[in-house]
Amino acid sequence: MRDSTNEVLRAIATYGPVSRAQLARDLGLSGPTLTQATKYLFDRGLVTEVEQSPSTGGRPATLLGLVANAGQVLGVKLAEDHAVGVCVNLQSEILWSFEEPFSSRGDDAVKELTQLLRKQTKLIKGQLLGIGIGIPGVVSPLDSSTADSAMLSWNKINVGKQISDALNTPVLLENDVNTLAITESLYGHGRDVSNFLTITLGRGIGMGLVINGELYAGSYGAGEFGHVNAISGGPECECGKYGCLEVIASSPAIHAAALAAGYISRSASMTKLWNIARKDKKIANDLFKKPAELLGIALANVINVFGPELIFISGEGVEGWDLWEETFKKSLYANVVPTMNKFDIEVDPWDDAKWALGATAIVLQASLSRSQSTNASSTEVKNRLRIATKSESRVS
Amino acid sequence: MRDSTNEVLRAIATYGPVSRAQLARDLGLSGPTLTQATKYLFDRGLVTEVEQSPSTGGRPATLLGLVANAGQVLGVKLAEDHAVGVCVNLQSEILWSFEEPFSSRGDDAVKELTQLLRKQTKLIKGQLLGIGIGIPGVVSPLDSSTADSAMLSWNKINVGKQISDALNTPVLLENDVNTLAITESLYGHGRDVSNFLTITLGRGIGMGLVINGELYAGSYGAGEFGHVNAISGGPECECGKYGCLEVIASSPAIHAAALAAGYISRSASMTKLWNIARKDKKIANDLFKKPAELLGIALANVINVFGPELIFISGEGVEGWDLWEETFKKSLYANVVPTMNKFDIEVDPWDDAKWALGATAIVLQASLSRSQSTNASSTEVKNRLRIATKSESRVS
DNA sequence: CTTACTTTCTTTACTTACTTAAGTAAGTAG
DNA sequence: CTACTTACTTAAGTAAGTAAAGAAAGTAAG
Repeated sequence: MRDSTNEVLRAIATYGPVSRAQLARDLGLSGPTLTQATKYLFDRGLVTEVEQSPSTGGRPATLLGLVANAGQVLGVKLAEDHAVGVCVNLQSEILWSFEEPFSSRGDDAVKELTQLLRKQTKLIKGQLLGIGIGIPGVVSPLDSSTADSAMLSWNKINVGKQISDALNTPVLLENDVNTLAITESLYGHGRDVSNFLTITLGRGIGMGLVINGELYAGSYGAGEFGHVNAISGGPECECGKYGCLEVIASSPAIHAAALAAGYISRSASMTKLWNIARKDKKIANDLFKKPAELLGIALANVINVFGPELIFISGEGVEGWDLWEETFKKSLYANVVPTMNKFDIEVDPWDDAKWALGATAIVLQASLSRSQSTNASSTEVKNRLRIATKSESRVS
Repeated sequence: MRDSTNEVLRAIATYGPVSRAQLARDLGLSGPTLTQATKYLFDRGLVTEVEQSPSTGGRPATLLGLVANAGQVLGVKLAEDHAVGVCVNLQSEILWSFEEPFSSRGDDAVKELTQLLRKQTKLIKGQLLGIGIGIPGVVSPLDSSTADSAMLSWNKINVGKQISDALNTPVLLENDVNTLAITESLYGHGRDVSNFLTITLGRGIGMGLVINGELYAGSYGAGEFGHVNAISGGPECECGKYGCLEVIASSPAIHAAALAAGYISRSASMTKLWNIARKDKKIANDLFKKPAELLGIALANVINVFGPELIFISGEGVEGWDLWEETFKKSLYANVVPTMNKFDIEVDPWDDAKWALGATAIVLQASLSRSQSTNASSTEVKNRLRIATKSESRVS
């Protein structure tokens, strides 16, 4: 197979039905190369001729599209007490979704998770390309198999390899905010943007960076936006430092502030909190002005250094975004240097299943990525995609 | 020529005399490829066999080195009232240096600069690969020819093309802090590091980012570290915003604070200020504690997001670094998330000629870089290096 | 001082992944 | 019906790598 074949597959996957001629122009390849590459993909059953596009004065183009069911991917998003997951096809269409109780703090959490996943894999008809797991914590960049997560009470747990061995399937782990960034760069507006960043609001405050079209992982991790200093000498954070953004602007922090002020009871949900604040301007001001201001400053500082084209804002917390927006934007634009304020902002509504969808994107990314990873699991994903429907092609 | 030839040239240039076998191992290429690549470079007169290394049990290696004088590069660093420059050979050895008065505010500043450079180019024997100009301001990422600089009172001045046309030589412009980052990544400790950042202290506070071994330019610029918000509601900055780091921690800001406190007279130099502060602990505390603290926090925040391996600190202001260090480090490490505090810090002493040397590095970088630039001038630099001694090689 | 071994570099013959050139296929425009 | 576009295919060539084999130049052991 040629180098370009993967690029072609990637382009077809992300840009929907396209003609060979269009791909040749976009990817800077010659016609014959595309004939070859698509023939390969066609033979493997990964690609079909979808339709004819109307002529523009010459021979009409034959549009190529992905064979949606040539492979399936499972994606799971882990939380403290449950796991949400989806099964998608190559076009990232959700075939089904599931939610199961899962106790991350138990001694045999990994076993429990393995059982849970085994049940799902049995439902899959056809080729399972791999399982992606989104984790609210840090995944070791060395083996992308072990994870640390305060939220799950995990300390160097080797989830990836254990599950992979038990189920005989590639398993890819990634920080859940990063999975979101990958989703945007594959299927969202981040497709045509080389440098952008994603922030998530919720229990924590996270950031995923995409640089030159690829997820940036840093040398010792990256995107610890929640632990950027927001008020010097501020209150202590879970991480051991003081005055972190998360201590002021995360959902729990705002909840605690509302409780202290007597606006809500201890058991009140964030949704309830938002609704109370929406009805009373003073309460809204009291609870959201400072966080929004500090978030704006902190993000502006990252923009000043990083110069992105696009900012995605997401996470469970964006459901209450209307309470942030005005103050946030004022504070943001007041603190970005004038030459750099050309970026766009996009606020994504968010639900649990979408987090899981993000987890599938890691696997799809691995199979479509141009860079050959050092990681064994992601190489295996690639191989599975290539030989996915080999048996069928033997006929031709 | 093969793709690898440039990589080989780059490796020889940065890692000094090396054997073919060593290069093959380091670059992941086969022996034959190296024989081919070096033959090409040898024929063009760019590379020579420097010496034999002692045997390690087998055939001793023939070490290859750059032919230092196969090309020369001029580098200039512009300031408000003068220009400092050097001429270097391919090994970045300074052949001579110069300093000339130059008024950046004049109407025909570009003409004056052209004249000044013409004089220098006439002194060059052999092939001039190009001229690098380091500018205290923003260089347009689109054409890398026009520059904005508050310090030089330049507003969209098309310096690059004008000088290039007049002298018939490639001219490359770059922000002066970025030139420093390139120097470190080519010849400094940044050679073996993929992600690092450079900050400079002085009239302004700048930052250059190297990501995956290449200078990161952002989509709309990058590294505006001096205009990161350091105190919300702080004093107004030249840039129009309030509370920028530069307003508190730049040399002029500290000078102004010292003047206001009556420690120095208006005409006192920074060197004098440092000396006064070194003698009196209270004065030192008064002038440097807050800036050092805020610099530490601001840098920590960048580190939290970016996760670099290495930090370079440089600029005119580092001569007084002893007054910053203690408070700075305390503040820095208190605000970096624990998982990321593995980075090294390196403080570089600095002089005017070194800025100019940085400017030559842009040109050398362009000729050695793996990525083919969209920029006409840097492509021209590459071509010049390749045909530099073609006439000589015609003999063989 | 021969023989065996190691390491470096070169040569030859191949493979891979593209290209250009020339043609075929299938439409529109006059 | 003919000329012109645009899309795709086939065939042949080229560039840049590899692997295998061997020559060159040393060390080490008998």
